[in-house]
Amino acid sequence: MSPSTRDREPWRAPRGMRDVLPEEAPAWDRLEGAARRLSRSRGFREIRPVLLEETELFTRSVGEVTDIVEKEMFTLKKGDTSLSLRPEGTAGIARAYLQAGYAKRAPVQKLFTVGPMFRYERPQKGRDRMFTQFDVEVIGTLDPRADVEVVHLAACFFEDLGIEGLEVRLNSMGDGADRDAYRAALRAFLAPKMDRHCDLCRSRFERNVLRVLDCKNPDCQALHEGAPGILDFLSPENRGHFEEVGALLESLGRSVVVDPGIVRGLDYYTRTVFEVHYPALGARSALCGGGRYDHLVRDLGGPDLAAVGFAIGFTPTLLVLGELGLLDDLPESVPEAYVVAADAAGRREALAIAEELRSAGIGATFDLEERGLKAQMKVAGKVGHLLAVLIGEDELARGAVTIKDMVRREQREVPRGELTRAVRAILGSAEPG
RNA sequence: GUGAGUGUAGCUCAGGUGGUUAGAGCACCAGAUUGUGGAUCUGGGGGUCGGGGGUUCGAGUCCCCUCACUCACCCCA
Repeated sequence: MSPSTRDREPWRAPRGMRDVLPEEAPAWDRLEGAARRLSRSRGFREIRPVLLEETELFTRSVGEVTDIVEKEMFTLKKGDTSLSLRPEGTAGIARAYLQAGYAKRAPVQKLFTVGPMFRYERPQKGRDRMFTQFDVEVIGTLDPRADVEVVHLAACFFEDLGIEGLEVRLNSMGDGADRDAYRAALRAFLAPKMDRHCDLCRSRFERNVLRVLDCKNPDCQALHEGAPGILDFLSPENRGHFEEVGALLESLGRSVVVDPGIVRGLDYYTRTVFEVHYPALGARSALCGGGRYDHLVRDLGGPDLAAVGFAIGFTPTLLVLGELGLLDDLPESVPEAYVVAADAAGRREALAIAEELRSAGIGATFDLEERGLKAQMKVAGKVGHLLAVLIGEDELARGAVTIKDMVRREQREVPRGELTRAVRAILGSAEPG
């Protein structure tokens, strides 16, 4: 027998997952609104891929030896099928793109999506197991202007939210031969001195050589002196592409910092990689990461189409906005009118009055607890309704309603037939334009 | 996965060396003002002191276990 409900501890959301409560919804609205508005105004189309994919889609695209695939996916098994909640957005979008046939009928697509991703990992500051991302992808072109569209959009998103002093860091990982050549060169450079590096470096040396250079340990840093730089290995073509992206961004007034240290962790990245930082945050200042994945579509069984994109996590973004005080004064949306019932007779009529206002396109609600007149007025004022419509025996007897302007604290009685007109008059004067 | 910290009312927190019915502020409800809001005053409701076990005459307080949260590492989509 399972324990009764009384015996267990209160239900709570699964570890690392949090509810967005009504009080927090305005902030989320703001982020989602900015993401959609800025994307659409640039010709990006919204796509909403399924949240579950066949597990193998992620192992193929992200790389089988990464932690992501090895232990950080929420996987559901049922019969012969193994499905996983998406740990990132790109693979699903590329899959949907192929499935929809865009590769043949309209290969160049500018796409975006906003939605939840899932990662089974130890929760930490700014890192939840269910988190929301704003994902942007341009699939089907290697045009440097596509890179610029993507990078610039990421930066504009943060600026639209009011974050200033951003730093766009740019790098190229090359592609194919030059990428391989660089890895080999770096490996050759580091190999003789690996015994003097820290454990972390040795681990990275095996896993992902490029990340060895990320080590913060001063001793290791010293050993990195003279290490080969990726930019010196780029083919003329890739070098030209990288420089063109930078030049075009500068031409838009978007200054960039070339940072050879930027190494995205996933296997599928090629050529352009970038991060948008808010340096004031210090060690963990990256708000956005992205880059090219020019062979992902091919690896998923489609044609060899180039693509570039980014992901912005809402959690770190909200953290920054909160610290900057940019989330204060974000009011919840409330209906304009609050219908206040003075007595039992008024309570019956409140419903009809609210509905009449709603029919006229005016938001209206009322108390559901048979609370006193004073308590209802208090709610109306506190919640932020612009006006109260008071109804009770007196008004009913006279075929009238009392309308109170909550902002000006003035009220007057009008014939019931004048209700919407009088309400509109108050709303019109309260919100000029 | 590793390490550390914290768990007392819806929220933020008090509760020296264990000692009777566990407190405050905010929030909430009601009244003062028998039909009217953000102030004030008065009163009120609300707590498995994370959970379990142990020590003790007695545990919010000490010990063990466990769970949750937080922070860092790892990893980074």
